[in-house]
Amino acid sequence: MRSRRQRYSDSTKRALVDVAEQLFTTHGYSATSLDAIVAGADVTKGALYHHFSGKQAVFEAAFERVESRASSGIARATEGHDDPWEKAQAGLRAFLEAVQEPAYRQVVISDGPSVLGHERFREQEERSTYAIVDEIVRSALGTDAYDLDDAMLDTFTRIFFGAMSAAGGAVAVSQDPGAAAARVELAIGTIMAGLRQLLDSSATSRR
Amino acid sequence: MRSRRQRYSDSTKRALVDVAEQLFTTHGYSATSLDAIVAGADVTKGALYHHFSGKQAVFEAAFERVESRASSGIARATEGHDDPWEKAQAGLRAFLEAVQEPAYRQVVISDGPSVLGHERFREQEERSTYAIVDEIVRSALGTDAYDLDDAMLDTFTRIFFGAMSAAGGAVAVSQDPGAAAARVELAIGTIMAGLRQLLDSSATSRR
DNA sequence: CAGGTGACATACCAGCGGTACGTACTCTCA
DNA sequence: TGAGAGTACGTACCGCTGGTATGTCACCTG
Repeated sequence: MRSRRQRYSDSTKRALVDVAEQLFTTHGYSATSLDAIVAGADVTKGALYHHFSGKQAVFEAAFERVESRASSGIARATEGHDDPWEKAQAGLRAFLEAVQEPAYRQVVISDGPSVLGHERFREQEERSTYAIVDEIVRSALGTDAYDLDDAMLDTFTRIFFGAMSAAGGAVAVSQDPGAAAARVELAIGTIMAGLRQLLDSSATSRR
Repeated sequence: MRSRRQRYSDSTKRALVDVAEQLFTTHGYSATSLDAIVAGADVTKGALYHHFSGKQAVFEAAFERVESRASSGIARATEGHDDPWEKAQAGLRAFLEAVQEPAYRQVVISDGPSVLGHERFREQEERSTYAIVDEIVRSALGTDAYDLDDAMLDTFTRIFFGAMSAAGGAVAVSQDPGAAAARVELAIGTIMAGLRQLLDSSATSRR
C-alpha cells in the first residue's frame, strides 16, 4: 500500500493529465494555457511544475494516454485472426474507428508532430499503433516466398501506415463517416488483393 | 508601371516573407518571434502589421510560396508523359525530391497542419500538390473500364497521397535517401502494378 | 520528537503577440 | 500649386503566457 502522501500525489497528477487531455483536445496545444489547466485541476502552477518539467511534458503525458487507448483498441481487434490478410482487414477497421475519436485527432494527429517534434513523435508511434501495422505487414508480406528484405518490409509498413492515416483523416472529416470508411476499406482491400496476387504469381514463377 | 510608393511597399513585403520563410524553416513557427522577423527584414512591427493581419498571416504567405515551389517542380516532372502509369512514376520521383527540401519539410509538413488548422491546410494542399496526385490517379484509374465512381477515385487519391507523404518523410530522415527513395519507388510501383493487374482482369471478366 | 523531505502555494519575471497612436511622405484634385 | 487625404511605416505600450525562485506546511523516519 502506497503511503497517504503518495496517494494524494498520484491523484493530483492524474487530475492534471485529465484536465490537460480535455483542454488540449478541445482547444489545441497552443491555445491551452497552463493557468487554465491548473485552474481546472484546482491546483496551482507550483503543483504542475512539481510533477512535470513544463507544458510540453504535460502534453506528452496526455499524448501517451490518448495513444495507448487507441492502440490497445486496435490490438484487441486484431486478436484471434489466423489469416494475416483477415487480420489486416480487422486492424484497418479498428484503425478507422480509433481515428474518429476527437482526442486522437487533435492531440495525436494534429498537435503531436509539431509539439513533440517529428523525431519524438515517431518514437512514440513506433511503440504503439505503428508497431501493430508493422506486425500485420510482416505477417502478411514477410514470408520467405515473397523474398522481401527487412528494409523493404519497413518501407511497406511506412506506406501502409501513411495511407491509413491519411484515409483515416478523410473519414474523420467526412459528412458520412460510415460510407467513407467503407470506401477506404474497399480501396485498401483492393490494393492488398492486387499486391497479394502479384506477389503470389511472382513467387510461383520464381520457384 | 506601379507607382514609386507601391514598389517600396512590395519590396518590404517581399523582404518580410523572405526572412519569415527562412526563420520558420530553421526554427519552426512557435520558436520564431515577430521581433526576429522584423529585425531581419530591417523594419519594425508597424510595417509588418500594416502588411499582414498577424503572425499566422505571415506564415501563410511563406507557406504558399514554399508549396507553390514544390508543386510546380512536380508538375514540370509529370509533363510530357503519355502513359498515365509512367506519369505516376515520374510524379512520385519528383515528389520524393521535393519533400527533401528543408523548407517544405518544416513549413508545410511539420508546422502547416497545426498552424493553419487541418481545414485550411487541406484547402491549400488541394490546390497544389494534392491536385497533381489527383489528376494522375484519375488518368490512371478513371477509365470507364475500371468502373470507379468519383468518391472512390477521391479515396484512392487520398490513400496514395498519404502513402507518398509518409514515404517521403521516411526518405527525408533516412541516412541514405537515395536508397530509401529507390525502395519507395519499388514498393509503390509494386502496389500500382498489382492494382493495375487486378483492375484489368476484373474489367475483362466483366465485359 | 527533531530533522528532513515531499507536495504543493505564492510572487514574480522576461518575452511574446498584438494594439493605439503618431508621423512623414506622396498622390490627387480643385 | 497647395491643401487635404491616404498610404507606409515607426514608437510606445499592454496583457498574457510559460517559466522560476522561494516560502510553507504536512508527513515520514530514525
